[in-house]
Amino acid sequence: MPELPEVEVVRAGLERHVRGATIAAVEVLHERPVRRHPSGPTGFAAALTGRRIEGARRRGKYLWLPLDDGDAILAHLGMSGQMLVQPVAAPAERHLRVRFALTGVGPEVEGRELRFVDQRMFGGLSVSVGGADLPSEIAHIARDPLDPAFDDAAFVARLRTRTSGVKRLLLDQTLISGVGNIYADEALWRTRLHGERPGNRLTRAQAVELLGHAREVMNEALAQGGTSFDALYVNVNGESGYFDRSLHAYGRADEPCDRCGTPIRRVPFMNRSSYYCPRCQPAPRSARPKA
DNA sequence: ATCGCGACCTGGTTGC
DNA sequence: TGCAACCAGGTCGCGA
Repeated sequence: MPELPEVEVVRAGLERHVRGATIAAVEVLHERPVRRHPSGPTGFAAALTGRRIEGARRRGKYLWLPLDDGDAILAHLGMSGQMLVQPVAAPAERHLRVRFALTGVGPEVEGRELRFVDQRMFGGLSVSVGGADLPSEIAHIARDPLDPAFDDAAFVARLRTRTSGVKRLLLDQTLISGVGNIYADEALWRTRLHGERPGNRLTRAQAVELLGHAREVMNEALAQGGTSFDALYVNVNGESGYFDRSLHAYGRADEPCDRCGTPIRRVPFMNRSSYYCPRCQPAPRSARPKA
């Protein structure tokens, strides 16, 4: 599943391969991915045909392509979305949803098209009116920790006013964007914090350390993922290569903790799972079953 | 303002 | 063997 580092790799690939290209035609093969676009597939295609793509930007896991008229294509990859730059003649992918015919000069564009492929269709595309600089649809989303303008002190202060468990807060896009289930668990493991510890029970030092670890984990993943996808075939295939090697908690139920050897525990969390070391990351009193 | 939960999706895997 | 249940999980919208 694409997390922030993978989305950044996709953004960089799009910047390189479709910047400057003009959209000659749009074909929507499944209407669900454009469900957020008010005028549907027809309006989506009409709004984009003839527009030139000026670049590729990102906030958290959202991507957008600024256009020459001040609008933007806003995209989210969801859990299984891919943006592919493919030869026009390449056979359609099994889950091809939207196809953008491109025209332009240079080998990056010639004979190629942009494809949105998404198996589970949690992802989506829409046209953001006037959204070239920052789509209004995502203006409420906080900056992500890899953004140079991310305000560390403000994040720490807000985190420490909240009563929710700190894992839930890490996933709150209005506080910090780009952190998903995997990196939340990894950042908590590194900080030796249990995800159910309330935000307002963290010391300032703990909150600062947690943010630092979240940033660190994502930077490490970006460093590894960035080398393996440097191809014309802009790809995120669900496997960043980082997952298998460097995870200490996520997906490691019953395996020994890399620090203390205690089996990693898996518990249900918001219709998914949390993984943590019960010894390094003891549950707060409030989360322990009453005797 | 904040909190917490269910719905949305598909396909691979697990369990009976 | 067949089929149902489960699992992955980011975001949105809802009621409290």
